[in-house]
Amino acid sequence: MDEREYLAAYDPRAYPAIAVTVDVVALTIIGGVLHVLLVERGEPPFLGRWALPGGFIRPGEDLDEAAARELAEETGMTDRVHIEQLASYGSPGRDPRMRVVSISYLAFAPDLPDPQAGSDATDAAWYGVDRLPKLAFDHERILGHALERARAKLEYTPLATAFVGPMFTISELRGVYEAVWGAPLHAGNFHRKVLSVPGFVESTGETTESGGARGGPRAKLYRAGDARLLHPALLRPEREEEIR
Amino acid sequence: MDEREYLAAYDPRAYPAIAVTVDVVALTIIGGVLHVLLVERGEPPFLGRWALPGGFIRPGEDLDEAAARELAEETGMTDRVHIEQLASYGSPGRDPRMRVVSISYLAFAPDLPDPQAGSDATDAAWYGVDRLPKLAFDHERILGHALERARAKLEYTPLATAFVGPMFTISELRGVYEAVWGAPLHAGNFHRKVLSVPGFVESTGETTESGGARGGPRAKLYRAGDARLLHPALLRPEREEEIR
DNA sequence: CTCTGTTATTCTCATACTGAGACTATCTCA
DNA sequence: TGAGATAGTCTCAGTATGAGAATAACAGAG
Repeated sequence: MDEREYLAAYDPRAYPAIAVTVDVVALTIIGGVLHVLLVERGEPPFLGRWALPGGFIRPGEDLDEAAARELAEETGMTDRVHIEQLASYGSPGRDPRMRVVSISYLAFAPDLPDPQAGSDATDAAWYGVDRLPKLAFDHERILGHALERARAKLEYTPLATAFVGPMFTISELRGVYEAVWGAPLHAGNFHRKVLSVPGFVESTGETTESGGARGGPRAKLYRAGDARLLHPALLRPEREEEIR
Repeated sequence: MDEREYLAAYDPRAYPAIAVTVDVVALTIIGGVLHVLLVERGEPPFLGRWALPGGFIRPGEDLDEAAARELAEETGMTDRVHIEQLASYGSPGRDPRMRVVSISYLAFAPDLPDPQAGSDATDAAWYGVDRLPKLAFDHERILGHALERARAKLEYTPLATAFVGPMFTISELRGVYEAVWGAPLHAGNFHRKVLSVPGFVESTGETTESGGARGGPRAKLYRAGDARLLHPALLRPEREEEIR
């Protein structure tokens, strides 16, 4: 065993090949509902099954670059996309072909360009997170982790502004929180909170052209502020069940 | 390019081999100061330089298992060690030998078994986080991320209890926070807070055998409670600089 | 044994933050 | 023109936090 360790340290190529992939959990909001980008696999394994977009990293390519490339291949989006690393998954057997270590990424997009199927997918679509098909590999687990991370990040970072355009109303911002957290928020308290957190949003002095679709006065327009962290944080409503 | 993608999807072995390693940031508290476990490299590259303990994953071994194994090889610790995945690093060139993707892990240990040098290290030691030597690879960056994660985790999880024994006093717990955060805390307020957060600690009914080394009454002993999250969180003192 | 310095624990008090509810003005749509 | 919805403010009570202080128990020096 020591001999084996010794050899392995010098020449990891003595071990069976390992593939490294990135999988992207791309989130956007459509019609007030959180949606995730999925692709339909065009080849085995899991042919025809929906999966997170992703693929092998290329030589000379950083992990973040690979994730951005994979996302761009399916959506064409490169600008205005926030992307960050999530976690890695490497259980033996998670891919039946060979040992695959996958690094998951979380991406947030403000608008919703119609997705395009990439080279190894037959279709691509946005799915509401409450109406998901069965996913390939361990992608359901990855997606679950990604959603929890996204929900937590909204609490203490201004990430929600990445889901809306460069100018937005407080209500639009509240819509983001409600979509990601899946629960309605108190409009008045949310308004007070957003304006009281230093650097979260800053006023543009402008207002919307007209009132909301279903009535109401014109709303003031804001842009993202310069805060990197929200302090004090904007916490989710009580979630007793997750504490114990 | 499309042809290349196609081939790559079918046979990633067509690409140059990639090695996958785990690197462990093991933290403990010695004399009230946060320490990290480092090993002195016994082989190139970076021969003689200090580095985070780590190594290549083995066939059939899950990532978490690999991290636990690497930690155990250097410390002999297996019980009472909290270990969790942190982030992955895969920049081309971060290891001069070949393409290496490294998955970092964070580990917390309550006591401090004297470290043992593993097979590919000539020495191993606990270093105070304020007195670090120059590290190999991009391990300084990894360590920086790990420390920030550890500091953040203390805020909203009962992780601090992983640094102390099965029974502990509130002051010992405060010592953990002060060591990790690197700042003194208000004893009275800390005490009130710890007892008011549901499920953080629970009373054992016992007290210490004697007072503290420098005087003071016997302290009540507590054990970790059943909370997985601290609510409301125990926040760090203001850190204005990190917000913007 | 007594005195001094430390520490554990509890309190007070002022301030900040939060949830719930209400009120007013403005706008869309029927 | 009226009904319904929304933006933006306010009030009020309850909770949480920071700072400081008070009390009591204990170790160690003399």
